[in-house]
Amino acid sequence: MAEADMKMAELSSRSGMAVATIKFYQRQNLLPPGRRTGPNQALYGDAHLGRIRLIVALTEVGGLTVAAARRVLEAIDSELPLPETFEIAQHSVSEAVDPTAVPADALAHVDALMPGWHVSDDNPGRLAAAQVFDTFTGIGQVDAAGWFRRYAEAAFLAAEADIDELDARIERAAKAEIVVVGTVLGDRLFSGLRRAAQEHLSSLRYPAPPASEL
Amino acid sequence: MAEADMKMAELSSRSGMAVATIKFYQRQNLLPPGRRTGPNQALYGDAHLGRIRLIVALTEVGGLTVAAARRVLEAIDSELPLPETFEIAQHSVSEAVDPTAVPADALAHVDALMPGWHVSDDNPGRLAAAQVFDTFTGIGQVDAAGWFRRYAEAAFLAAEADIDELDARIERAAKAEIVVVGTVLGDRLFSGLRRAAQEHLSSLRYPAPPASEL
DNA sequence: CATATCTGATAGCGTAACTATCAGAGTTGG
DNA sequence: CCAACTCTGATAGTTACGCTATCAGATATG
Repeated sequence: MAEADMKMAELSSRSGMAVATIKFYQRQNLLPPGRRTGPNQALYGDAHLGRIRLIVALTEVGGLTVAAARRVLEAIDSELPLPETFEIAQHSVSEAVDPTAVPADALAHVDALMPGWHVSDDNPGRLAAAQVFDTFTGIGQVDAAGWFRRYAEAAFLAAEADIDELDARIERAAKAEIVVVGTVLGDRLFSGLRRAAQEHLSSLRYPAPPASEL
Repeated sequence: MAEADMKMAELSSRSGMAVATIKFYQRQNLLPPGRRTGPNQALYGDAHLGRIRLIVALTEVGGLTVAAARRVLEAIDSELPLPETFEIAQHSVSEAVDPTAVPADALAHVDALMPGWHVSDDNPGRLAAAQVFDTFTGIGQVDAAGWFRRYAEAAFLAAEADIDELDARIERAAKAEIVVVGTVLGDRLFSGLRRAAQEHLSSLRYPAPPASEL
């Protein structure tokens, strides 16, 4: 396993990605070129293998587009301060919400859910939450203020966990990677766990052994 | 506003969607046809307008594909019991995880996060969470058990809020709609609020007035 | 009655993410 | 040494998706 040089065929079989796909990632600047040993020969190392796994995590598990993955990987590689890396990761996990398309009252309602929070006006999450609020009320689900508030509490807990995990890393590279991976995969982790909890709780309240109507 | 019959042009301008797009939704069976008044004339009502808004909520805000939106809308329209509607909504919010691609030990770790929860083996959320766990450890972030546990707690809180909101509705149609909308938009709401909380908490711990390195 | 608008049907477009093919150079087992 | 295999970058093609443009004919309107 350790420090194995390999050629493209082995990199492909070990990563599970097709040769053509790996070359595509190279063209897209997601993956650095191999170490050249001739005009048309190159060797790859464990770093390439790990990088491909990271790309797969971001794209297939995290649902990022290739373009978003490139931005995020560039942020990891860079020497940017962590807050900037955080911001890039945040902006990449879902396309930006047009700020002018979000009504002010929706923003006000969302801001009321975050008392004392220090959040900038153009935080993409704030805008996205306000968009959801607006959509929700526009569909006619008007009396869900409690639902929003409880989501804000859950989100605060998760964000605390994120930051604690960040504090546990020492090196910048490790911090940057956990920022990115945690931001991208955290959404999916939460949504999976929420669905499991939904099944658990709904089975408690709606036992339904035969075909019931509730 | 109330009970207005309208033709396609007005339906288009009031919903903000292009005529061709609305017709596309009709062809895709997301939207029922209008009330015919002649061989090539039809009228639409407020129900159509609301339906278009729901489609937009599911696709643009919730990120569902047209095919997934169709399944979800069919579930709302049907007289299926609520648990089935829940299941369809859950399966539609992100494509299924191949159960054979998730290692048993990742499933075991995830199950340990949900002690006493009554969750079926093929719950898509359980599989997705296990996939995230596997990806996370595969990338080398091995000591994040606390992070996962705290996410499970946050997810439980959110799911409780979901179920309470469900209980607050009386009619099946209202329950079905909140199940679907809550499942689809809940993910996005949480992720937005989490990003806002991340900014708040990271600004507390990493004040960084000049360009710092942490 | 001239112009505008409606209808369903069909075909086309733009983006994204691969995937297939190619020609030429390098590697390898007998 | 050589035939078979594999590597390289470059380019073109494919598939899926979500619209979008166009058309011909019927209907509505001032």
